[in-house]
Amino acid sequence: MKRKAAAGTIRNKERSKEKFLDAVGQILETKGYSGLKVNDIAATAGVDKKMIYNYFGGTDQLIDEYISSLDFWSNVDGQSTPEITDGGQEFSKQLLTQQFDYVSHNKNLQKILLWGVAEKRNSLRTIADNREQNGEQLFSQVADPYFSENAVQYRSIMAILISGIYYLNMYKGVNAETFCGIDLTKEEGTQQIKGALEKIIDLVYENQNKKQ
Amino acid sequence: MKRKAAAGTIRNKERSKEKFLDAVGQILETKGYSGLKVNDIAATAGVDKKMIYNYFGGTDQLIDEYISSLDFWSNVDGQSTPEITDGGQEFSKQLLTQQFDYVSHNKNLQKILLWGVAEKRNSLRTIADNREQNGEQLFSQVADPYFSENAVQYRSIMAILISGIYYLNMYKGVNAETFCGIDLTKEEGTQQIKGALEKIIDLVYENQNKKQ
DNA sequence: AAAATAAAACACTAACTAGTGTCTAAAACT
DNA sequence: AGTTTTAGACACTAGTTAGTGTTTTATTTT
Repeated sequence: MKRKAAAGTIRNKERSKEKFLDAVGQILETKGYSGLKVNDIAATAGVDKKMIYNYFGGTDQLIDEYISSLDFWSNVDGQSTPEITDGGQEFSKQLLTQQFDYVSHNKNLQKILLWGVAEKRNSLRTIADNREQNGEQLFSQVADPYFSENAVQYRSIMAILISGIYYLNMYKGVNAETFCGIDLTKEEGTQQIKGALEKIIDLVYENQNKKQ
Repeated sequence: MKRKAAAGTIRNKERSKEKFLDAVGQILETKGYSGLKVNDIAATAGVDKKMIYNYFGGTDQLIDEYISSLDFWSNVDGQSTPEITDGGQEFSKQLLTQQFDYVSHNKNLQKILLWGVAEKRNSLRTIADNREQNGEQLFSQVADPYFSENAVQYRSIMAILISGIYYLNMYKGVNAETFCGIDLTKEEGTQQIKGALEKIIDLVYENQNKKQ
C-alpha cells in the first residue's frame, strides 16, 4: 500500500526539498558556484545534509535540479514578436538592450554564465542548448530571410554583441570598474554601452538596406 | 658575513623558484585557477611545498608573482603604430583580429580572463589596469581625435567587441561549440567572427566619414 | 678538511570536505 | 490506539586541504 509523503508542520519532504533548492540559489548568488558545498547548502537550508542524499541522490543532482528549474531564455522568444516590417531592426535593438538590462540586474544569471565557461556540466550544457534553440527561432524566422546571403554575417555580429553583453556584466565590479575607459558600474556607462549596441544594429541594417 | 645562495646541481634556490612558477603556469593551463593547490603545485614542481613558504611566503604570493610575471598586453601598444592616415580604421581591425587570434591560441590567457571575472585579487586587478592603460594610449592618441564628439561611442563599441572576443574564446568547447549558430571550434566559424569584427569597424568608420 | 648555513625531505597537526550508519520521533496507516 | 514508515538529528569515518616543526645533507665559507 502506498503511503502519502510526510507533510506535517515539522516534517515535510516537499518543503525541505524547496529549502535545499532555495539554498543553492542563495549560495550561488552570494558566493558563486565554488561555494556550493554540501555542508553549506544544508546549513543554509536548515535541514540535515543526509536529506540531500535521500531526496536528490547527492549534491550534484540537487544542483542539476536547481539549474534545470531556471528558465533564463524564455523571455527571449521569437513568438512574442508582433508585426515585423523592418527585417527585425527594432526587434534586434530591443533584444540586445533588454538582454543587457536583464543580465545586468540578474546576479544569479551572471554566476550561471560564469559557471558555464568555467566547468563542464550537463545541466549547464542544457542551458546553453536552450539559448541556442531560442535564438535559432529568431534567426531562421526573422533575420535569415532579410539578410539572405549575409545571414551568417548577421549571426556572427549578434554572437559578438551578445557575448560582449555577457562578459561586460560578469566583469564589472570584480577586479575593475572600467573597460575601454567606460565605467560599467555607473548608469552613464551602461547607457553608453546600450547606445553603442543600438548604433551597431542601425549601421548593420542601414548597410543591408542599401544593397536592396 | 654574507653567504652566496646555494646554486649547486642538486640544491638550487633560483632553479626551484622557477620550477614553482612554471608549475603554476602548467596547472593553470590544464586545470584552471581552481586547481592551484599547494600540494599539487609542489608535486608538479617536484620540490617540497615547504619551499613555497620559504621562498614566496605562501601560495598566494607565489601565484601573485606568477601573474605579475605575465605581460599579456605589451603586444597591444599604441607605440608600435606606424603612420595612421585613416583615423585608425586599419589599425582597429588589425587590433581586433589579432586579439582574437591571440586569445584564441593562448589557453593561459583564457584562464586568466576567466579568473579575472571569477575572483577578486590584487594581481588580477593589476592585469586589468594594465590593459586599460595600454588601451587608453590607443584611444586618446588615435581614436578620440578622429571621432571627436563620438569618441565615447567608439570606445563603447570597442568595449563590446573586445568583450565579445574574450567571452567567445572562454565559451567555446566548455559546454557548447556554437553561439548564435556559429561553430566556434571550427576554422570557418572563427573566420566568420573575425570577418564580422572587421565589418563592424568598417561600418563605424564609414558612418563617421560621412559626417565629416 | 672542518664548520656553518641553507636547501630540501619527511612527518605531523588541524581544519575542512563528502558521504554514511544509527537512532528518535513525527506523521500516516490500520 | 497501536503499528508502520520515514523525516530528520547526531555522530562518525575517511579523504583532502594548508601550513609547520624536525631532521638530513648539499653547498659554501673558513
